[in-house]
Amino acid sequence: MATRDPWSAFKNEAIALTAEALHAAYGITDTIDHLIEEPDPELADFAFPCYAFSQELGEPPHAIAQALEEALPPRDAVTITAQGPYLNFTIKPDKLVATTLESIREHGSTYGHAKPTNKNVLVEHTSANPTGPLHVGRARNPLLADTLVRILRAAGHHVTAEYYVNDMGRQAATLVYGAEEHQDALDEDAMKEDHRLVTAYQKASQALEEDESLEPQISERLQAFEDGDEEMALRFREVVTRAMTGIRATLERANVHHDNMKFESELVLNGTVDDVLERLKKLDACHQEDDGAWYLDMEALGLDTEKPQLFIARSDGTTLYATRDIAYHMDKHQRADTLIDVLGEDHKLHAQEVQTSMEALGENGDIDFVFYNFVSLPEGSMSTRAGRVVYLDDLLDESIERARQEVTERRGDELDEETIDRVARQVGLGALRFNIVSVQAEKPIEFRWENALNFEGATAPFVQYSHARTCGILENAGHDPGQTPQGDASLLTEDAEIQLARTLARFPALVKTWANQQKAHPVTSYAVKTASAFNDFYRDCPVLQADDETLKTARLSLVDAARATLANTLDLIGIDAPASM
RNA sequence: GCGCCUGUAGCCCAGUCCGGAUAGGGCGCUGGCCUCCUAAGCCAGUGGUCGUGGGUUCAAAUCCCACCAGGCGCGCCA
Repeated sequence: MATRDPWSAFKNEAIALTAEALHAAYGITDTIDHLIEEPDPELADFAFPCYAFSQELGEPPHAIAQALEEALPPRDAVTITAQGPYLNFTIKPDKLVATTLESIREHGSTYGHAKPTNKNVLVEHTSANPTGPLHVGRARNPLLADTLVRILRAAGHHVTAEYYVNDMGRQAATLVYGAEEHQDALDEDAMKEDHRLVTAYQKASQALEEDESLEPQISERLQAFEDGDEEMALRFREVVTRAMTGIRATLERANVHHDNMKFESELVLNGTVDDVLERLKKLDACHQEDDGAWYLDMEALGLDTEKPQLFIARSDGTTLYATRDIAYHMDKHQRADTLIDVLGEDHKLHAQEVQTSMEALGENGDIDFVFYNFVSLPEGSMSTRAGRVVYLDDLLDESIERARQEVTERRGDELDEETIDRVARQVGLGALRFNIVSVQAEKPIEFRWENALNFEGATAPFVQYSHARTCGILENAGHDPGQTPQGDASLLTEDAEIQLARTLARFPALVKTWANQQKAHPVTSYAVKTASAFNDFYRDCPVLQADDETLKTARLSLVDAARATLANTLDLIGIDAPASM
């Protein structure tokens, strides 16, 4: 049984050797795991900087490094050398290549995936109000989160991706009011329900803003719904479901999947929210206004805030987002070990309030948040009302269209219509997803078509193209992917071959790191590095025209390993790995 | 005003959590590479006061403080 994680196996060896040397040379038994670095591959694979013990031992770091080197007898798997103040470990190329190829050969499409952990993770993401189509400002949420979900699954966790459907707040009521009373404003030309409804929603919002006497249209609907009026519940459900059908279709196009749709109203109608509300009211920090509205004193609960009053019930008795969200998170805690919420940074305060309130109730307030900044347009932040908005549907259309032009230009005379269509979809969506996830969540993104739909340089098409090259070589050699004969790894001694194997070897360890950090963006950097390493190999090492058959077979093994790793990496980003493009 | 986030070459972005060996890519620009496994590729060159100023440290893009600039939040909205 080959290791699933070649890199960690070698790293553990470097850690053990360093500990052994410290003990042998100085009698030090400290844990030094966290001190082991992974420097520039030109220098070494692992390094132990000796500054840390310099003062304690009264010796200069380079002398310590020297002493540590001398304390260790030569090893089979790694070369150990003192270089200045560092004790460096370099995996012997033959071991590195052989171990890595064996691991990938054995695990194939699950290379990079860890053993199941039995940990249940619930990732709530997107959860956009069903008042209209997803726009690009918010599209960062599903794209980022779907990659995070894929990474967490690869790390062995059992993950549920959930969409929390706001079907009963003020905005939902406004949507229902719009759909029922402003039917003339429905966009009858629109192809999808979310696009049809949004115009009526906008009209309704505008009408409510201009005419205060319309307010009962909203409050009566909300009250009836919360009071358990079944006819009203059906009216809400019908409209919200229509909008959600459109939103879900968009997400599916973007290759984003939710395992569960949780309707907010469910927890209200089955009494859960009421129970929570009653418990909150019993808190010492809970007070009632003269008109009947209830609020929590957040300062009294220990939150240092400029907004001490967190309202949990309106004067008419209906509940608020915060109240329902507290109930929802309690519900989620019963269903999973770890909760992750992917939210826009505008929800930061709300998140704190929910956690503080849950803890005030003596409930588990552990929630991991991934906050992302917004995608804005050069002319400002997106606003549906101001018409300053790019819908995700339009962005998807445009990206596929531009990709189609690109494929046609490059290979129009070689490929048939069907293939061009396939590649356009793979490349268009790939470029888009890759571009959005490649940036750290907390950084703002200014949306520009030319960046989002770039097909050259550090982009998805670059990675996809490298993958297609691997497939092309295998096909020309007459092998199906994953079916190359085992080659003699010891023949792979060129720099480009070793560097490629080294890059492939890191993948499983990196997946674990990304999952632990709950970060999605580093996977794109890795994808580019891996593709580059393959391209260097492609440039320097002919495969089909290799000097002899045994070398050719060995190289084919490496090509197949690169193929599998590139495909698995792209899969984490939710991008297709085309066999040709 | 208070709180949180961001500030790395003309442009976009890694690296920052856990301080260490010359700050990495990409785009752009200049020049070169298709009788050779897909040129969405490759090679060479160009370009950086890591927002500013202090501090901690043997060592700071990374930690601390102040300031500047941009974003977000401070609803009986979600």
